[in-house]
Amino acid sequence: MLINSQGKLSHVDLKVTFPLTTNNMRVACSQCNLRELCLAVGLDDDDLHKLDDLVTKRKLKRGQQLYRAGDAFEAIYAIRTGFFKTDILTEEGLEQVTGFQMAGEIIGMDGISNEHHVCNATALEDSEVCIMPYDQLEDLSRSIKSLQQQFHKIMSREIVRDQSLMILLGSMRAEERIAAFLLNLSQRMHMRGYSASEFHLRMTREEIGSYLGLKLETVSRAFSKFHDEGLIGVQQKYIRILNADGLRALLNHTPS
Amino acid sequence: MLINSQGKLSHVDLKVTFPLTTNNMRVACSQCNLRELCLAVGLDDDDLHKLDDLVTKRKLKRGQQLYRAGDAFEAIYAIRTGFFKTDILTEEGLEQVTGFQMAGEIIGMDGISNEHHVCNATALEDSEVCIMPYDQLEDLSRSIKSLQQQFHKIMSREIVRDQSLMILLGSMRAEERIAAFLLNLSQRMHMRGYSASEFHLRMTREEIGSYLGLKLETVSRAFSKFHDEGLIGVQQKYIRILNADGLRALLNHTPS
DNA sequence: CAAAAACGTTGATGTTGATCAATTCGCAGG
DNA sequence: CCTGCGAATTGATCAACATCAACGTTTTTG
Repeated sequence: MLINSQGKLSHVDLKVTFPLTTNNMRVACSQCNLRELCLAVGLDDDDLHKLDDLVTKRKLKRGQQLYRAGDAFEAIYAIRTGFFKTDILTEEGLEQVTGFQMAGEIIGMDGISNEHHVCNATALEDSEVCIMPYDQLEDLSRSIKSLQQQFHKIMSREIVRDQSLMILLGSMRAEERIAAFLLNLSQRMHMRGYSASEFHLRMTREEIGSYLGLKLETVSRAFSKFHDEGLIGVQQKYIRILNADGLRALLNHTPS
Repeated sequence: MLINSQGKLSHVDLKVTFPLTTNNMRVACSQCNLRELCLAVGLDDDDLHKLDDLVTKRKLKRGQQLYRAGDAFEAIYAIRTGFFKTDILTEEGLEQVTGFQMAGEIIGMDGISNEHHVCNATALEDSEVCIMPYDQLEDLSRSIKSLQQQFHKIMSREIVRDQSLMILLGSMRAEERIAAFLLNLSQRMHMRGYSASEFHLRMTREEIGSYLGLKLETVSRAFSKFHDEGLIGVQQKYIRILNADGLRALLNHTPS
């Protein structure tokens, strides 16, 4: 029951140790310390247990896809551990990354409108997700007002997030985009109890570039420049933020 | 009751005549011939009347704002007639247009996540909207499953729309963006029973540029070029699509 | 462990679209 | 009707980023 039909539950050591009580295969929203980020915000114990009943989970190894563009839409997913990217294949066959998602974030809502997913979701490290079958979630959210409200907020947050990215893509220059990207990652790491000032990038320069509308060389050059200016430390995928205010200053500074 | 407190209901002749039974101030979803685009999709008569009960309407003259960034979020809006833009003021004080909306489209959902709007919505011509108070809509959608489903689909559609724009901004070149923009407008006009091949732009070159991440001069040059190539006719804001396939060819052609 | 593949950095050059600037067009108000 | 102002067009120049290319480093795989 707990194992999704697509899930090959190979037992892997998760590379990222996450402060989560992983009591062996069984996951309850009521026990999850991500619940303040997730759909469970504001539910009382009774309602939490109803939510528990419809959630199962699935592990993915690095590189595995959670869903693909064109797949029938069946569920939305809450990331428990790990790191994902979502991307779309454009007409011309180029992939464009539309987002990077981490623990506590919900993905898959793009599929609601057509009953099919429009993007791919790929694990960038060994990961684990909660599967929330959509029709059951809809039913439950008709009977639990605070679940309904939280679900709507999460969808709206996705709309607002996408709009921020539109602004970034439409009006920022390369270095501003990259500074914004690093600060955003830093802040999201911090919210999850990790260091805001040092972390490992899970994605390649090319994926960052695709996300930010830049070429990988431009990303690499910006990293090197920030490094030379003492704003960040860069060793491959290991990043240290040395001067967050300096990065922020790049954003406000309107040189055009 | 029908008149929103902010609405100064000056009686204006709507410039756009729309095939709608405007029986004087009172609007029923059950009578509206936009209902197939709107929230009312799939509701039976009984449910339609419940929706009618919570909807009021408001007229706006060209240039008036429906809501502003920072306003408390109270309702979402269905456009009955007219044309809107939504935009955000960036940190540096530049406006960036995030969308153009026409009859049958729903706006304001950005406000759900924080209980405040994050963008401005401005009428680009004399317009009329249906006001749907959000808390009442939430309540009603808990009791009407098909209303709930339709609402979720509309939010999801907004997410998908934003992602298409991200792809446009992240991976297309100037002329591709403008071709895509014209084809998109054309198709939406067509869906609403207008000509797909000729229409008036309601926005300036600068607003188009802002939306597409380009400068107004670039927009103007692309229009002129398309004109010279016989793809479109341009006389100020009056546009004719002369060779839609030619425009589409610009999109698939991957010169990079 | 060795070889290959993927990833990343850096330099030289080219193209796209931004910027600066001049002019025209169209419309609203005195 | 003229005036003034916002909008649009067009040209000349420039800067930012892409492209092409070479090389170094890390990771994967047989």
